[in-house]
Amino acid sequence: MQTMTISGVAQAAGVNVETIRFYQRRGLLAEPDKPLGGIRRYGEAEVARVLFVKAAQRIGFTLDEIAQLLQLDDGTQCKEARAIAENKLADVRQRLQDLQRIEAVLVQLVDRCASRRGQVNCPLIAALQPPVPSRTTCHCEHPEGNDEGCDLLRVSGHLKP
Amino acid sequence: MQTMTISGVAQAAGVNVETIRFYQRRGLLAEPDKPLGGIRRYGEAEVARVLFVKAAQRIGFTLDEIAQLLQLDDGTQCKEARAIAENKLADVRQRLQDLQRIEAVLVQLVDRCASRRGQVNCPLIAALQPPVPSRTTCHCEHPEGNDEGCDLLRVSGHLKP
DNA sequence: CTTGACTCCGTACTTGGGTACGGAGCTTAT
DNA sequence: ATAAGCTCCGTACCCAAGTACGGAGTCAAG
Repeated sequence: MQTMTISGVAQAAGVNVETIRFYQRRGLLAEPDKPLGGIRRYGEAEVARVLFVKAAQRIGFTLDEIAQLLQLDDGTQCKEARAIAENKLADVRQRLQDLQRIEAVLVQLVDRCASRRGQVNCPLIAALQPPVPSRTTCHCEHPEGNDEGCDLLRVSGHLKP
Repeated sequence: MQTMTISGVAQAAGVNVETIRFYQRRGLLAEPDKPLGGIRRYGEAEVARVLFVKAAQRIGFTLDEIAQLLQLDDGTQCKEARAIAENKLADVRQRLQDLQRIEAVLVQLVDRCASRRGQVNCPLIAALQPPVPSRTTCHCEHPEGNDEGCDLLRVSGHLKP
């Protein structure tokens, strides 16, 4: 079961050997105990764990947060686990919302950019204007007259402290 | 129109003065030219721009990427702009997918964690097992018999080079 | 016309997330 | 039994994104 060496894990997970060791220091990955004075062996579980870390990272979790997530596994009580998970969930949903708004704006941008003619500016320009005091600044002209666009700037202000 | 000093902008945008100056150095924010030997003045546009940067950052864009986004505004040709936007859009959609998967898993986790009885493990444990060779490892037992869960690890492997 | 608060600007430090390096110890192939 | 090519471990270095610092200039109030 525990057949790989550290470089096997690294390769399988697409990361540097040093990264594995770094994660071990950070407590994200256990060091399998080594046959006294010998060389540690690893299994698929380690690979999966590294992949998990990288995936979570790409989404914007920090290593500390990921460590928390991973502790849901490592012996934390279920109640506690649930609390952490609920926090993360709120977090994730916040990010989702923001991302969706960005997505919408980008879609508009691409669309409009493709089909516009004789218009003053790219929609993003408008999106970058000041938060519209009496709408003098938004140059987005929606063909269908709808007016909910230009909200790239309206992503939630919830900055982490 | 350009009424604030730098600290006004900082305060309005909820960041440090130094951050403003840092952004100026990085080209994310123009320095308004100063009345020879005097003090620069700023308007709402700058505040908006900073807020935009912070928002984009929270979502996982780097400052370099944000600079690109902002160049959609600053005189880049529309074609080019569109290309950038399309890239970002793909990017954003990737992130969205991953996030949605995470969300689903967390929801399950919270749900299950609340309602389970006599079960072996928290669902996350299962999610952390090796990529399921002949499903010996997934202990998620879905009451309704559906079996799509446990995919926290299946977030797309697309690691940025 | 000086004092206090602020700006400007350069340089240095910090933190997070790694990478690289180097000496010593295994292991395996020859 | 020795050389190649690992591992192990510590320490040092790197980059991104700030934050802090300090001297000099500016400006408004008293």
